[in-house]
Amino acid sequence: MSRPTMETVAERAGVSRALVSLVMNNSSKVSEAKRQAVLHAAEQLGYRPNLHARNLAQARTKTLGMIINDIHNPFFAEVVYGVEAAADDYGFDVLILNGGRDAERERRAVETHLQFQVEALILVGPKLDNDDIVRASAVVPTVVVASGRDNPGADTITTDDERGAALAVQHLVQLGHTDIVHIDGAANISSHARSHGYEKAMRSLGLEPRTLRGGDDEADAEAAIVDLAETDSMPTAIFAFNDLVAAGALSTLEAAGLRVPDDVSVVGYDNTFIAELNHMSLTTVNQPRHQMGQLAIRTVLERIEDDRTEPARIDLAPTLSVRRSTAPPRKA
Amino acid sequence: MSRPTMETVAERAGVSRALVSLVMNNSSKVSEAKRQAVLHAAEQLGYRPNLHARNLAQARTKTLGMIINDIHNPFFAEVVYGVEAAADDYGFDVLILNGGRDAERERRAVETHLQFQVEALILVGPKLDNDDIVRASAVVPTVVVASGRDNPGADTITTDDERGAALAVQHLVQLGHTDIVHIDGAANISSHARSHGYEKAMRSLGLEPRTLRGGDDEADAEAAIVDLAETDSMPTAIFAFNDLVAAGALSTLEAAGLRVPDDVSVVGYDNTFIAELNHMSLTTVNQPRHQMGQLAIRTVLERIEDDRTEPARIDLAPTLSVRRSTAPPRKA
DNA sequence: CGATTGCGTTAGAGCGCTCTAAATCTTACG
DNA sequence: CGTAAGATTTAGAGCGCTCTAACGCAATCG
Repeated sequence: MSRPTMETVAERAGVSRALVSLVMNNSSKVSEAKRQAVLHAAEQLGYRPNLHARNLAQARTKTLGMIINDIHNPFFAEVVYGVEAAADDYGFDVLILNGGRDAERERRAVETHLQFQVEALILVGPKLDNDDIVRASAVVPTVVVASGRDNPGADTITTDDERGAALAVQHLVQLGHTDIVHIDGAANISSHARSHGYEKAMRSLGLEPRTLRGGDDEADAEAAIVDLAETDSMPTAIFAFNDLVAAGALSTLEAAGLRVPDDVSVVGYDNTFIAELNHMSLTTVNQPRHQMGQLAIRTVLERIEDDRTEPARIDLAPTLSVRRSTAPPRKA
Repeated sequence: MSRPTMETVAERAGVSRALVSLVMNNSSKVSEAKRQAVLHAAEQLGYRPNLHARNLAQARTKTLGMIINDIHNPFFAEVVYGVEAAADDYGFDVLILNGGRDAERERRAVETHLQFQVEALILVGPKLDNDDIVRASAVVPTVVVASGRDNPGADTITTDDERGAALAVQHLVQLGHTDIVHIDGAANISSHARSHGYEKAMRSLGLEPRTLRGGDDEADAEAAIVDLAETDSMPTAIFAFNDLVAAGALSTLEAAGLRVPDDVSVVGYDNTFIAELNHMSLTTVNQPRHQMGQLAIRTVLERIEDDRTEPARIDLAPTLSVRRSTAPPRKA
C-alpha cells in the first residue's frame, strides 16, 4: 500500500528508472513515445516524486527557509507575499516557520531549516541576537528583513526609521503643529532609530522634542496619555511608535474627552491594516513591505548564484500615508 | 567546504557511522565515553543531521503540512498557534505554506507538501473544492479546519455557525431589540450557515428577519448601510457577517450621523483582533481558534497512530464576547 | 559496406542516513 | 580457566532519486 516509486512507474511503462527520471525533469532528449508512456503510467499510479530522495541525490534543494517573528502580526504578512512572489520567479519553494515572538523558538526554527538543507534563510523581524545570526549566516546565506540591527555576515533589508520619523514630524509641522509629543517603543528594536529621527527632526525645525515611554501595543499608550492629561501638558499632536500604540492613544484620548483630529492629531507607524480601517483612518508611516520581501529574495539568491561574499545592506525609503487622524491644530 | 556528514563525525571520533547514528538518536545503549567522543566531534565540526537522508532512510518524516488560506488574516494565526502547540507535544514539525486566497496556489501547496512526504495535511480555511480535498485525503490523512463544507474523507473541525448567529440574536433581543438586520457574507463559505442561524433564531423569538447582502470586508458593508439610511428603515441593531463588515458598518453609521451603540447596536463575528481594539470595542461571536488548532492535530494524529478510517467531525460551540458596541435600544 | 556520428536509453554508483543481524568485548559464574 | 549471557559496536544493505559513463541502434558518409 505504500506510495509508488520511480521504479514502479518504470516497470509499468516498460522503461528504465533513469528514463523516468529524465521525463520527470522534462529533459529534451526523450522520445515523445516514451515520454507519453511514462507520464501515463505515473498518472495511473498516482506517482509523486519524493523530494527527500531528490534533494539527497542532488546537491541542492531549491528550498528557502523563512522565519516570521509572529504570524499574528499582519505587518509581516505583506513581506511574506513579497518573498513568495520573488521566490516563485526563481523557482524556489519557501518553507515558513513561525517564530512565535520567542527567541528560543526561533533558534529551533533555524535549526530545523538548516537540517532541511534550505539554501538560504530569510529572517523576518527576528528576535534572535547577533550571535545567533552570525552563526546561522556562517552555514547558509542569510538575509534579515525589517530589523534595524547591524547583523554582521547577513544581508539586511530595512527601511530608514529615522527618515520615517522625520516624515511624520514634517507633516505635522506643515499642518502648523509645534507642540508634538512622541510616544516611543520602549525596548523595541526599532524604537531607538524612530525616536532619534523624531528628536533630530524636531530640533532641526527649531522645536523642542518631548519623548514619553510607550511600548509596542495598545495598552502601552494609555499611561503616557493619561500622564499628559493629568499634568495638563497635552500637546496638539502625537507621533506614536506604531499603529497599535496610536490606536491606544486614540481610545485613551477619546475617553479623556478629546477629539481626534480636532483637539489632537495622531500619527502612527507601519501602515498596518488597522490604520486603514475607516473607523481609525490613521495617518501613518508606510514601509514598502512587499518590495522588502522581494528584495530579500533577490539579494540572497544573488549571493547563492553569483557567490558574492560581502554582506549587502539595503535601506529603503519610507513614505507617509495621510489619513484623517491629522489636521491643523485648533487656533489657540 | 561541504557540510560534514555522519561519516566525517565517525572518523573524527574514531567510531563507526552506525554508532554516530545511535548517539544522534540518543539511544540508551551507547557507552558514556563514546557518546561524549561523538558529541564532541559533532560539536567541533558543526555537524547537523541531514533530514532528507533521515526521512528517506526511515519510513516516516515526523512532519506535518499546514496550508493557511491567507497569512494576512489574523483569524487564522490563532489556529496556527494551536496547531503548533499540539504538534510540539507530539514531536512533529509543522511546515507552513501560504494559500494566498487562491485555490490554484493551494493546490500547488498540497502538491509540495505531499512531495515532502508530510504525514498529514492540515488545511486551515481552504479554498480548495471538494474534489481536491478528497484527492488529497486519499493520499494522506487530512483535516480541514474552519471550513463549513462537508468534506468526505477528511476530518473536519468547525464551530457551529448557526449557533453563533443565534447567540448574537439572543444577546440583542435580551437587550430589548426587536428590529435586527443581518448583513450577510454573500458568497462566503460560512455565510449560509450564519444567515440561516440568524433567521431561525429570529423566527423562533417571533421576530421578522431582514437579511441584506454584504460580503467579507469593510467596503461591503457600506452599500447595505447606505440603503438602510436612505429608505428610512434603519433598525436598532445590526448583526454583521464578520468583524470587518461590522467595522465597515461602524464607520458608515457614524458618517451618517448615527451613534453606536446609542442609536444602533452592532455585533460582529470572529472576535478578531480588531474587535478587541478599544476604539472599536466590538461585541462579536468568538470561535475557540486555539482549541480548534489543537484538536485538528489530535484528530489527525489519532488517525495516523490508531489508524482510524472513518472521518471525524468535530463541531465546537462558539461563545459571545460582549463589548461596547451593543446596548439597549433607545426608548422610542 | 564498414566505420562514424549522434540520439535515445540504461546500468550502476552514490547522496547521508537508519536498521537488522552479526561481530566483538565484558563480566559473571561454575 | 572456559564459557555463556549481556552489553556495545559495527558491517552492510537499502531508502528513492540523480547523474555519469557507456551502450545499442539507426542514419550518414566515404
